[in-house]
Amino acid sequence: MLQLTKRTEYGLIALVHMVDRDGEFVSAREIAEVYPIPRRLLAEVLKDLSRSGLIDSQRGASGGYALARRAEMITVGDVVCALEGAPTLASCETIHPTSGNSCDVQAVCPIRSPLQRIREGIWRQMEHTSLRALVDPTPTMSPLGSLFSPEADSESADRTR
Amino acid sequence: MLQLTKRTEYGLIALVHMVDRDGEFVSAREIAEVYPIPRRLLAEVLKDLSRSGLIDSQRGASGGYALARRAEMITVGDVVCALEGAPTLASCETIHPTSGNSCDVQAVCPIRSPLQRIREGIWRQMEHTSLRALVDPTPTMSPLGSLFSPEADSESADRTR
DNA sequence: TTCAATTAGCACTATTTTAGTGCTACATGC
DNA sequence: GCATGTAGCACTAAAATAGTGCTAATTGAA
Repeated sequence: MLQLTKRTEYGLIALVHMVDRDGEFVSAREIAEVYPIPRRLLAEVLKDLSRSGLIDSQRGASGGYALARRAEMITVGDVVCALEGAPTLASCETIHPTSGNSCDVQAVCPIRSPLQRIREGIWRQMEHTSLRALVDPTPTMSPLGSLFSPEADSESADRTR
Repeated sequence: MLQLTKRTEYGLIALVHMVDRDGEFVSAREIAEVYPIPRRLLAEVLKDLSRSGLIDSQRGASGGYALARRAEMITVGDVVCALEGAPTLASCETIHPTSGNSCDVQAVCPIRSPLQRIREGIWRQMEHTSLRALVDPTPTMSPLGSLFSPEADSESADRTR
């Protein structure tokens, strides 16, 4: 549905929390107590983030997780990559390393390159949004304003419910 | 997974096909014969596009579908809206008109506004990519180049498979 | 040295979303 | 009349996502 998964949301929330607790190791339990996130699931997410090298982990009592690098150096793109894989906009963009490209429509697919351009833009935005920006949402970043066209918005509202 | 649905892909492909057959009514069967798309499913998608006013339909023999307005006036954003609803990046952005906001984490959610900004950017791109751009992918639009960082790309490749 | 707190790993169930199909009714041109 | 279409509704199947259970290994501290 062109939406981040809960896992990614939980991951971002946890990371932002870690930014606040600068340097200290915080446990999954602590985070799950502050935010309404299932503890076990959060643990799973943090494990993945740790495996991806975004955070360091420490076992045992008073263990937990902490950012592996500065908040400026971790982007939303990194987190999405770690938790859901590199974003592909359409299936014809998915590359299967072993068997070539998977696009059924490949030979005749007329929509590839412009869609790739959109995806690249999405990706660029996520790469340019750091944890720091999530913590300090300065309006200087990019004053976009609302971009939903009234027509499209009301139209889609019916289908979303 | 931050990806367009098949329905949307099929819809875009069909619409691009209609652009080529400028003005004429083309049947779902014809499109499903050119591209490897299940005919019945495509029919369902075209029906939705018709209901959203993006295309006109004509019943009966030699009936079919045609663009309701010029290719420049239909955007990828329109199509996504019609087929999957307005894109929300995280669940805390989903607005429930009757019961207020649905975000479980609402009161404490620390990642809302920057994520909204990303979504707005995504949205803007989709609104700025018209069917015409899909048909004639002019490189003048935005020469972005590859934005995947090598690290993130290889990292995520494992999880994707 | 025991114990409580914590991450690591694996496997599993449940839920939701997406993909795709079946059937019937209605419309239209030949 | 009939072949070729769309319209509508309901349904099944598959895949992705969300969430849980259990056990092992690690660590700090009582």
